[in-house]
Amino acid sequence: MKKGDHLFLVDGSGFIFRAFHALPPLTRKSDGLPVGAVAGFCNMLWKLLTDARDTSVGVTPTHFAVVFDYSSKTFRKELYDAYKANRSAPPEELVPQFGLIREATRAFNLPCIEKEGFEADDIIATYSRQAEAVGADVTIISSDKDLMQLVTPNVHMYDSMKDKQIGIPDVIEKWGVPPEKMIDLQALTGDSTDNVPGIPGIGPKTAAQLLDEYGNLDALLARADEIKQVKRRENIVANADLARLSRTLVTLRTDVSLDVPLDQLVLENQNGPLLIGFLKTMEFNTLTRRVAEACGCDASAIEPAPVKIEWGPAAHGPDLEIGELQAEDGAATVASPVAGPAFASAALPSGPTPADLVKARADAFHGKTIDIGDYQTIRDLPTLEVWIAAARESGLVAFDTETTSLDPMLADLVGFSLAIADNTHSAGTTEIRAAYVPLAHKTGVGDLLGGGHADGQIPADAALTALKTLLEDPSVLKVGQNLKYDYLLMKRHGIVIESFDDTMLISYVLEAGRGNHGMDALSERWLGHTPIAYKDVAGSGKSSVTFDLIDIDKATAYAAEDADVTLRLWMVLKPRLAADGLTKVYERLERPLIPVLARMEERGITVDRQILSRLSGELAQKAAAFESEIYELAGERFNIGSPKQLGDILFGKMGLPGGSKTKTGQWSTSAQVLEDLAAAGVELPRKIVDWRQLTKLKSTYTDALPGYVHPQTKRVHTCYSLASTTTGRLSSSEPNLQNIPVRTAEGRKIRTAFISTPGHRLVSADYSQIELRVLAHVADIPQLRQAFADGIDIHAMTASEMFGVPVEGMPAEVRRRAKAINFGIIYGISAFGLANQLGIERSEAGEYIKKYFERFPGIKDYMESTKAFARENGYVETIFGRRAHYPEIRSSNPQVRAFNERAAINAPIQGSAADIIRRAMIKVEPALADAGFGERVRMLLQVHDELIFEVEDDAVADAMPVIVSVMEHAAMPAISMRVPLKVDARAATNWDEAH
DNA sequence: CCCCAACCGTA
DNA sequence: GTACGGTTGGGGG
Repeated sequence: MKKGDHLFLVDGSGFIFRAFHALPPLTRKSDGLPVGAVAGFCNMLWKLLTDARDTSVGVTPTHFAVVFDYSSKTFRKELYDAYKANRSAPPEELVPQFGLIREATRAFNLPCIEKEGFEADDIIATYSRQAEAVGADVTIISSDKDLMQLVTPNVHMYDSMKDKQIGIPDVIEKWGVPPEKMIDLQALTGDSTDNVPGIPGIGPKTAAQLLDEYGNLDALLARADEIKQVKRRENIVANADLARLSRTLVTLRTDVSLDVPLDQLVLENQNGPLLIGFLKTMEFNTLTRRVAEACGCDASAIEPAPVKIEWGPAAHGPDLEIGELQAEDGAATVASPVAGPAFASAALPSGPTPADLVKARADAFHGKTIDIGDYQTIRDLPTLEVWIAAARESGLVAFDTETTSLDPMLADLVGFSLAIADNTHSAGTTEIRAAYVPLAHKTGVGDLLGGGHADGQIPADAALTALKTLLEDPSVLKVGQNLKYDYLLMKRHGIVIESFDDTMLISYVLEAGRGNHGMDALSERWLGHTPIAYKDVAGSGKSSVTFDLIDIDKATAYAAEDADVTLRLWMVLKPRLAADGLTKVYERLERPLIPVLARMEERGITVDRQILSRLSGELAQKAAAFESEIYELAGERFNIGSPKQLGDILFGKMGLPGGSKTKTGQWSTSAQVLEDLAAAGVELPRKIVDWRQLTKLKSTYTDALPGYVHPQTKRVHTCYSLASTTTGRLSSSEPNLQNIPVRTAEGRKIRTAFISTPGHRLVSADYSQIELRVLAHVADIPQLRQAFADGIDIHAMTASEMFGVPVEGMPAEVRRRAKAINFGIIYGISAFGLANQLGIERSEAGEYIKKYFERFPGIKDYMESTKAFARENGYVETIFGRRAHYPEIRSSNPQVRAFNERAAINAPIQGSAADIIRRAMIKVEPALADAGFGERVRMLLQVHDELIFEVEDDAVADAMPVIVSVMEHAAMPAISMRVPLKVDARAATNWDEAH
């Protein structure tokens, strides 16, 4: 072990105790063996191992050990016979679990440590001090106050149940003394649970105050006669020896002779088959499934490991030395009460690799016929309950809703479908059955009395009550396709889906940039199957009907097939995450965002229709004025909004010099072309540009937005798409609230219509220059890093470096050019593009770029290495490992290739920034809840580098620092950025002023 | 009725 | 030079 390493020490006995008491008792299904504590222990360990690598603890362990008490016979008992004498014997049902928990530890491939005569705490203390001595960091997984004496700047404790780290300040806050005085404090207070006597009448508060005053226990005892309070003085004088004895008892030994040296505690990789074998034996189906998914194993191909259970009073069993477990020859036999060959031996069972599972699943599902005639229609509650029970037993179910609208805020539930895998064959063959549950179908439309409730449907409230038990059961994985839709819809019915996967998001993580991730496309790609087209059941265009008017038999085929296909896609796609090393991206950047975005969409934002209506009127008047002037100048009336007609007027009739052609050969009438003509002194083009701006604002915003106000909530609910960009950004639609005008004064007026509810403010918090900061980080550019560290004007710095102009008194034009170059770099610069942007010659732009690369050679290196990586792999990666694919990067067409190269250069920058704000969004709600804000602060919108919240007036001042802090540290602890992130936040009653 | 091109709003 | 979505006009089926 060396400096920089990180040792995790789990207080195994503490874990057992907490697992046993925190959870309802659980017995093994097949033989009634109590395994509740084993289950709790395994779940806690699994959570710790997966979380520890990222957010919860904030550090990645290099070394790891689970430490147990050996028995109750310790040196302390020798010292003081009454030590822990009042401890009652462990509960009967816990006894057989002690051995199992040690087996569990080994199944997790973790060192399992104990030592005769010592408590776990002494071993932990010894390892801690040894690790500290070589400069390593230590995290002790426990919240036991007995261990707090070990806390130093390098040694932390971590309460995994409360997800809370305990450092020196936390000890002081809790006990009133720093960690090094904890021993004296415990000596004074004693400990009733361990029967440590202490001094009667002295509790933690008094003890802390005394230690503060006298410094330490010895000084206190020596000067006890100075204590003013009579009773207290007498107690202390009379019991000084007891206090000294107590001190010995609570002082942890740091000199335990360790059987397993520190260096052997290296954290090994998870051995999937080993762990799964054990978990299957324990019949922990949910955890088995999770582990199998995480490590890409096919659980059905792994046999339960033989584990001998010993009933009876033996709490510990024969001596077990960890050294034997780690014997290199793998031949060590361990006579543990529960040892089975698969666990006692260092020869680990071999199982299918993630790649094997990927292939097996692809073979099993691609091209397999899907019989849509086999689907069942569930028309009564008992049948539904049977299906739900089967789904819960299986632990895996695909779920899909059918509704009357694509907008989840307006949709009415019409029915839902379920698909279950009957995975009975250990060979891995899987039978899938699916069913549709109609709830609100109506009788035929042709019917004169049409529109009535159709017969043979379960009452919706009864069906939803049954469904709720399934969807909210965390031990059943719900699989959906575009699950955010169903999540939001079910949330509107009071059901909060717990434990879920989304095949659309899995596909997006695997192959962003390679086609879309809709179900039909995925089905074609992975299953070789064309699902029934929606328009084939609902019709299209004017003759289309809503789903409630579709015949139930036809609806069953369509809806059940969707669930069926979704489950098949999950089978095929999910193992690919592990095989491609993308599980973390999916689990940390994608899946958690589903509930976050669903809540944001459900909340919506208030838009003042009066303001918009007034603006519409103003825009109409101004546009009309321009129209008459335009007709006057053109000499005729025409459709100004038609680029074709406008081109004919300008370049045909008026004979103006055409600037450029579009790719279809038409004259371009772009704003750029019109501006150029205006600059040359022609009057008409300027008016066209102004007219276009006004009509754009009117048609896209002031006229359209009121139509999105929800009839019930009176708010506007945008829809965020998680899977529609190549880079990892979100997109927003219906309405798009990510392109509300801001650049012109006229446009900004539209933002004043986005308002907070009375008694609240809108708080806008936006990242400053996040993409340039990401660039400075990934390309590691010293000048950029320095400039950001110093908080100086980044564009002025660039200009100064390039042109040798001092920042003081720099002409605006010089800075403007540098700014354009900085943006150009992010976009994968070309001389052509930069020349266009700045209105300069290509050759001059080329000179700028050359100069820039001379000053910042690291940027050139970054661009070249990114292009090379993309050419080699067909994708690029963000700093968090998200992939963006560019399948055309090797195109023989130079234009196509160059375009893909620029996009590939841009993607890690734009995508890393997108990942950072995603992390902020996932973290900010829990952080605000922890800070006690609850629903007083509600996140409403995301605009790529900006988050908008609605905050109760009284909470604004206190909530803003929390928001800013979460955003600025959002990359941590996964990535420690080489540049600081900066967030600006403002509060106002409308979006314009808050921004 | 559907789709595409052109244009333009945002980061 | 990157990434999106919405509106309009206009052509083709």
